[in-house]
Amino acid sequence: MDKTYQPQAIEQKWYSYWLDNQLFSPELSIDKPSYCIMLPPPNVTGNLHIGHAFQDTIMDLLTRYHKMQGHPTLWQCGTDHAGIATQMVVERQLAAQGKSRHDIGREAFTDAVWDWKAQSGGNIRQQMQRLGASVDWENERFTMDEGLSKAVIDVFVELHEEGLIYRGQRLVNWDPVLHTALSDLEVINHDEQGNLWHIRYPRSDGKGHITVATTRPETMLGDTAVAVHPDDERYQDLVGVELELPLTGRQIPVIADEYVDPEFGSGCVKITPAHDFNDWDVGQRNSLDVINILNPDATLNDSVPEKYRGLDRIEARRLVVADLEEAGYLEKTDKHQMAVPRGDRSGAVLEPYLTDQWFVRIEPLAKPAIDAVRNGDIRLIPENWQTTYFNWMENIQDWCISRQLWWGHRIPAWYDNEGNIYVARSEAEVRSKHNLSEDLELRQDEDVLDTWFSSALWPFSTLGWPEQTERLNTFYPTSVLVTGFDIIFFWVARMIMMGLKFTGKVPFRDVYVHGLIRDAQGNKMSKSKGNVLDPLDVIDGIELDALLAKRTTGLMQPHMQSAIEKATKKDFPDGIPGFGTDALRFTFSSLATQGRDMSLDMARVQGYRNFCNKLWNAARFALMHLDGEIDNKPLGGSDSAADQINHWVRSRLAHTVAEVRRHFDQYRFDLATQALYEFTWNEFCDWYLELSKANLSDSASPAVRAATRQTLAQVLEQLLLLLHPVIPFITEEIWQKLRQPLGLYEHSILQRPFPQATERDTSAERQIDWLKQMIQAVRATRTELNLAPGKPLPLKVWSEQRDADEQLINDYLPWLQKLARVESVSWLPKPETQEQCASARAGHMQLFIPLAGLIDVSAEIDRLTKQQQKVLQQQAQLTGKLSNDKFVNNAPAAVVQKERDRLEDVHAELAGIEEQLAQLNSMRDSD
RNA sequence: GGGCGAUUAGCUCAGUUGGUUAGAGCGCUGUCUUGACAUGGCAGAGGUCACUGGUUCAAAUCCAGUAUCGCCCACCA
Repeated sequence: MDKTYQPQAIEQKWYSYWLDNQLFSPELSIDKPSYCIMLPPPNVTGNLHIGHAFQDTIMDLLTRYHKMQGHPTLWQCGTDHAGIATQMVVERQLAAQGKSRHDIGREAFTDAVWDWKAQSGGNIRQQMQRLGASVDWENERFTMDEGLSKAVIDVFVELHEEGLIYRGQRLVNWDPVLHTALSDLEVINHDEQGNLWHIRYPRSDGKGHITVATTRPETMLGDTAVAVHPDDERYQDLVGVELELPLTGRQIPVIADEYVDPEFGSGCVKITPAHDFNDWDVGQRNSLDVINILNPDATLNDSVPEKYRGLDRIEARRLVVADLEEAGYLEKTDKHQMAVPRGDRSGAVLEPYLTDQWFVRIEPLAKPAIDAVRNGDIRLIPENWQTTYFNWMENIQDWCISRQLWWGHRIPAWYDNEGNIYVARSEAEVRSKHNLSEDLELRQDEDVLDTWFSSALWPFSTLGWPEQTERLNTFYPTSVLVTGFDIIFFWVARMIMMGLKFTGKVPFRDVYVHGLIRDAQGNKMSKSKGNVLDPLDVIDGIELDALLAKRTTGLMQPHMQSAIEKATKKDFPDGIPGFGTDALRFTFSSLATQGRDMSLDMARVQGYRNFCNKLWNAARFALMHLDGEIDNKPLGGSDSAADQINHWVRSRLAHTVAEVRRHFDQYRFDLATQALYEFTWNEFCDWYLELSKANLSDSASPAVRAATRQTLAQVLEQLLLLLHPVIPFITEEIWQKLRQPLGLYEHSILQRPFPQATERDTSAERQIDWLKQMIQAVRATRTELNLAPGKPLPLKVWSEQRDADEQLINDYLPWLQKLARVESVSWLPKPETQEQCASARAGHMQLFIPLAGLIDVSAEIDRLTKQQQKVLQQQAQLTGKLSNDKFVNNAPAAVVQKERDRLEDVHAELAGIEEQLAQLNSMRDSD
């Protein structure tokens, strides 16, 4: 083995090894509860970003953990056709050739998208493989696959038959750039600075005017009323009066409607039913005319006076305002901050727009979905997401599912020339179902379905539904969904609704909701900020120049370039070294706390790379001593000190196993990795390997050597198994080298059973704790007094529990000599102060280190005085507590006893310090 | 306007139903190249747990309020 851990040298080969041995294919035949995770399907043409890498790490960890427990385990992967996003990418490519999708037509365009998918669709797959993702590639799915498309059509038709899908003319959020409707969720509201224009509408009877205010004055061209509150005394006699709508010559009525807030503005509201959601409702209630003034690209149409026709609404706005002002209708203009709705993909300002669309009647589906979470069939982790979930589900609006795009599942609806609508699985089915003659002309709906419609079926459509396949029966309902909070409504809620509706079961038991990965300073990563980190760059490393180029090419705001370069040079003056997949995965796992965003700091990744190196070298040490086969028979227990050391490490391992399992089961990956880190480094490496060196040497007895080699090999293997879900590559690499000494028959660590917690050995733990305390006390004193680390020290000891301590000292003397450089131990009959000694406390013992000629009396006095202050403080605290009757009477007996014991120790320690100080002081005075 | 979350060491974060002296990593200080590992060992320093009040024998932890920051939802034209 190399002296240092080199991730590049080991990672790639094991992934192909796992694939070659089909270790990721689920074994359906095992008769045990199944475990299944659905990969949230990434955009087929996309790339893996750091958020995916995090998510994939968590899913892979869970998958390996459960696979090692012998359950039939499936991590189902696949990609999403991502309607709008993908269509935009291909349209941009066409635009670069000076063409639009309309130039080449629908069929050629979708062909072009399929081509693009074929070209780029493997990106994600390759990147996931670099991460070590143990997904079942043989059953990869795509939302536009034949099977999944069939599921989509079936669901659409069934929902339509039940009246849960309907077509209707409604106001929708219209994207004038993409020329499509969007669902409410795809609207991003941003506060932007705008104006509030106050406009006078004259009364037709010439008796003055009333004033309305608007942030979108061009919509006045579509006004069909002005509303006041029915109880507003100021306007009682105004209701029913006709107004003259400026610039148009139209007459519109004043109506009364509860919607108006009399407190706001003038208390009069212009009503434009075709271009405002609230006004639409008012219009419906009052049977108002609906005048649509916009074309699909948000230019004004022929319903407006000629001079405004064909203008974009923003230009029209300027002209309308100018005209109003010129004609004296504009009362005033105020600055006004308002929420502007924009499309989440195009960024275009959206317009409420009247169109025919398909909707899902959502309330009947939402009810069971709410119940499933309320009654615990589905757990949200962390739990507080429930509030958000309920809040949204209880106020849910019908879902607009039609999109005026070309890329997606085409809506299975056909129209005849009479305007009749037929819904069925195919045109043929339409004809037979409705007895339509062959020569009746039918044309299919041009629209496609919202991408999220097919995503909602993902948990069962990927498993073969509507067929009752073995995979479906084995793995549905799935076990856990790992997802970001940003798609709880887009995706999670809809999967629950659809899953319950079509399978009668929840789609998953647990939903693990994680936060966002941010940069080291806690900023959101984004291309425009130039702080994006590519997971592969963290794994493989990247030169500064390459990183700079990556971050500054194709910027939407080129002026940011120099700032981005500066920040990048500051954060990564030498680029990124390349820490390997395992280090990155360990980092992700350690960051996975409950439900908050995480900052990814390279220093942390480096720290875990160092951890891997530590493990690597521990293994190197172990393997040096593990030539040949290990005796795997259980060895008879022995109380010898050498054996206690072995018992101790097994006991600590048992504790770690229990912790890791508990934390994995509770999705506390941060705590699990912490427990692993601590055991590996602070117990196994720092203590066990050091303590066992003597037992492995030639001078140790054959029995001790055998027991120690066995323990070393077995504990290391168990540790590797525990670590494997987090850091699969290095653990496989090392494990393969342990196969022979341990005589294991499995081909891969992934086939080994995940460790089970065994019983602790409290007696061994107590003894080794004692030993550690003793060694640490000597070492600390040595450092504080500036004594050479290698200088052997004779030790004088007094103890309150001499019998026990003397026994232990005798037993562990060889280790005290080696690890604390204790030369010899002699016992003091009384706790008397020793001349020319430094003293220290360990357990019940008072240690004296003779320093003839070496002692710096003042330094030792300073040290002891400092120590004394600390202990005095503790004493005061404890005494106060224990003299408080309320504490003694009310606190549990165990707590009180604990405090009493501590006080006793403190007293003893204090006495020792005081005597020693007195001695030292007299020495100094006599100097 | 409603909801959620955060505030703990220089930095990034743990702290489970209240109960030893509030922990970790990184960084920092001192020291050591000892045959697993300098991507390391050993030993340290460093905290008014945002603030105010309350409950309790006991509060980082529970309750109320305040402040700052962040996110989500709904928005009055």
